[in-house]
Parts: sequence; structure tokens; C-alpha cells
Amino acid sequence: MKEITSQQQRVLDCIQIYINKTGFPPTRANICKELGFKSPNSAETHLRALEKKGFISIESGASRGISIINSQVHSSNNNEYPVIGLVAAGSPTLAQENVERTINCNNSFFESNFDYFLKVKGLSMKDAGIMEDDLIAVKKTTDVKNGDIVVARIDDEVTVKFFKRKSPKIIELEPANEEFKNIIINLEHDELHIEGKSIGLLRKN
Amino acid sequence: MKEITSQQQRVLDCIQIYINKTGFPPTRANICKELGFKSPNSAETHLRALEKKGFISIESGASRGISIINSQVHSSNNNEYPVIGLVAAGSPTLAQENVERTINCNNSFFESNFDYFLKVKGLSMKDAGIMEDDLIAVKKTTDVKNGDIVVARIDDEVTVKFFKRKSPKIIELEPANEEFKNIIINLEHDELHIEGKSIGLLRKN
DNA sequence: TATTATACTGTACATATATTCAGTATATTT
DNA sequence: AAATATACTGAATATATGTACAGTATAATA
Repeated sequence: MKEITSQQQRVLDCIQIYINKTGFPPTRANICKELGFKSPNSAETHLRALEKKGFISIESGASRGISIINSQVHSSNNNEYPVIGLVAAGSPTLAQENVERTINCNNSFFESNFDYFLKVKGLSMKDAGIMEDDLIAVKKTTDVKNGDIVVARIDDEVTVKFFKRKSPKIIELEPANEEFKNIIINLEHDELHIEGKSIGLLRKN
Repeated sequence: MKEITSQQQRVLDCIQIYINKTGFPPTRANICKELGFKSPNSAETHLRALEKKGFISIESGASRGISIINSQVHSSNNNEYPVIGLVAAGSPTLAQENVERTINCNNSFFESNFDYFLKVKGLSMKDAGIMEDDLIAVKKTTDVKNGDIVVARIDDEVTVKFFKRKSPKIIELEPANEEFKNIIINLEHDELHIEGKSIGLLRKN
């Protein structure tokens, strides 16, 4: 599945919201009205792009023949997801993968599926709205891009930071808090493991 | 809801199966083909009967404008929680209680039970880790205490703030952002409605 | 007995809708 | 420098589709 552009995401969201609201997919004209386009062809081309990238399928000739291809929906796919504690405090420390408890949650709860919840320690990502004891939903993957919030491991220390590739060999892990410094990793000397990336957040007051 | 006939049940099942299979509702012609009718009016009259009895709703003029009215799937303790948009941006504005979509979620997902998700606009609570487009789980109640994050309505404007009672008649609504000012309400002159309080937060990256 | 609901066939048609074609413009890739 | 992807406007059109109208027939109800 290729990358989606922000406009295409808006169209995709629009389709989902329309279906949720009405029970059936929108027409080209409906999408235009919702998003302010003036030509049905604006919607058409976006739909074709979304189809090409595999986000939706379009039944040729059928009115409202749009269906969103959900990698995994199928209601009542509820799973127990482990909550893993990050034993850190400011600077990252050892991540003992000890499951504190589990949370029952639909696997399509967040946009993409995920593997576990990580309990955040410290405030290094506070300006990104990630506070102490928040649970971030982590998808195990090494496929991350600039700006992603990643769970990274350096030696035995695990940390949650923004990912930024400065050059093929230089990775910068950026906190979202003035009081913390960037972590710069030179892959020629240091080892970096990307454990996964954050695809959502859960907080219980 | 009146009694359904066996033929009407067949039509209703046909609609559900069609939606499950394709992602969008059938046309009259589709139903005819599935059930062996030879006239689109056969489907039409059944649809009108189903509508009259409250099993489906039909959007007039819209193609495939059929949606099945779900009595409520009370499976276990999972519920569909509505997501309500807060049409604000920084300073609070009118909250149109339009349900954007619903989220299927265990009712003991957050510590106490709750009633709906509110989509946050603006960054007035950013230092409390509440960012734009976050969904806060709101429990409808007027029983709030100092320090609670409340959903308050002043006239037609809805806002999310910290609650602080300064005196029996003076309430202060505190943002968590230096760039925003406290809202001071004198209950002798101004009207304040506490819609509920936040008991959790959900974010989808 | 008249009325209403159910359960169809068959024809017709206005309009809702997908879809193509012709443009314009910008950004990115080859 | 040419090709491709994105992001639109605007007009045109074939057809997909809802829906009304005209019938036929049976069963239940008032």
C-alpha cells in the first residue's frame, strides 16, 4: 500500500464519515459538497488515486460503488493487548518487557492494527501530548519515516521519540520537550533498534 | 416495530448480505436478481413495507439509499460510542452535537464508564496533553470537583477546561496553555452548564 | 362488504450518477 | 527536458436507478 497524500486522506475520511452517518457510500457530488470541490471530476480523480493505492475499491458502473478496503475490520475482532511498562524516567532505561496487564480492545480500534500498549515514563514527549503514564499503541515495524513517533532501543535502553533521518547513516531522535536534548545516532558506530511506532494513544484519568 | 413477514425477512437478509459482500446497499434490480423477482417494483414495495415497519430507512431520490436500522447489538459489554465534534478553534464556539461516527469500545475501557467521545478543537489544553483532534471520553455528569477536566457550555459555546470553584458563586475555567486566559464565571450573572467530565483520552496518529 | 396489506408482473420515464474529454497549474521524478 | 503525479474547474453524456402508474391475485381485517 503506497503512501497517501493529505488530500487523499481527507477524501478517504470523508467517505468513512459519510458511510457511518448514512449507511451507504457517497456519490462524487456528495464528496464535492463535503470537501468544497466544484467539479465531480475532482472527486473522481481522488477516488481513482485511492483505488490505485489500494485504499478503496470501486465497482465500475455502479452508483455509490465505493467500499473501503480495511486491512482488518470484521467486527468483534476483540483481542487482549498487553500493556508493557517502560521503566524510564526522563532518559531511557532498560525496557523489561514485563506485561503489567492486558486491555481488551478491538483490533481496528486505531487506524492501523497494533501489537501492544507501552506505558510511558517521563515527560520527554509532553509537547506532542504524551504525558507520564499514557499508554501508546505500538505497531511493531521498522518501516518508519521522518516525523513518526517511534519506540527506539539503544543498547538496552528504550525511548519514545520523534524519528528523523538526517542522512543515510545519521538518525536523530527528537524529544518534544525543551528540557531534553536530541539523541544523535551514527549508525556506523552506534546501534539503533526501531521497535515500532506509535499509532495511537490511550489515557485514563 | 411491527411483525415482519417471511418474504420481507428474505429481502432484509438479502440487503444485509449484499452490504456485507460489497460494502454498499443493493439497488431494486440487485434485489430482484438475488431473489428471483422479475419487476423492480416487487423490490420497491417490499422496501416500502420494511421502511414503514421501521426495519430500514430509505433516502428519497438517492441511489442505493437503503440503510438497515440496527436495533442494537448488545453483544457482551461492547458498545458503540458516538464521536461528537466540537466545532471550536482556540476559543470555544457552538457545539453542534453531530455524531461524526461511532467507536466500538468496551464499556469498562476507561476506569469509570462514559457516554461519548468529544473531538477536541484547538490547543487550549495542550499542557494537559490534550491536542487538536484528540478524542476525550466524556462522562455526563454535573458532579465535578476542582482539578477535573470538564466539558462546559457557556450559552452555546462548548469548551474543555480545568474546573476550579473559587467561591460558591464564582467558577474559574482554566486552560492548560499560557496563550489562553482563564474564564471566570459569576453564577449570579452568567450561565454555566457542566456537560460532563473527561475520564480518558483517545488519540489516533 | 369495503378496505387494507401482501405479493407479484410489466412499462415508462425523469433524474441521479459515473465517467469521459478538454483544460490549467504545480511539484516531483526520470 | 520530458514524463508523471497531484489537484483542481467545467461541460457533456450514456446509463444506472428510483419511482410512478397500470394491472392481477390472495388473504386478513374492519
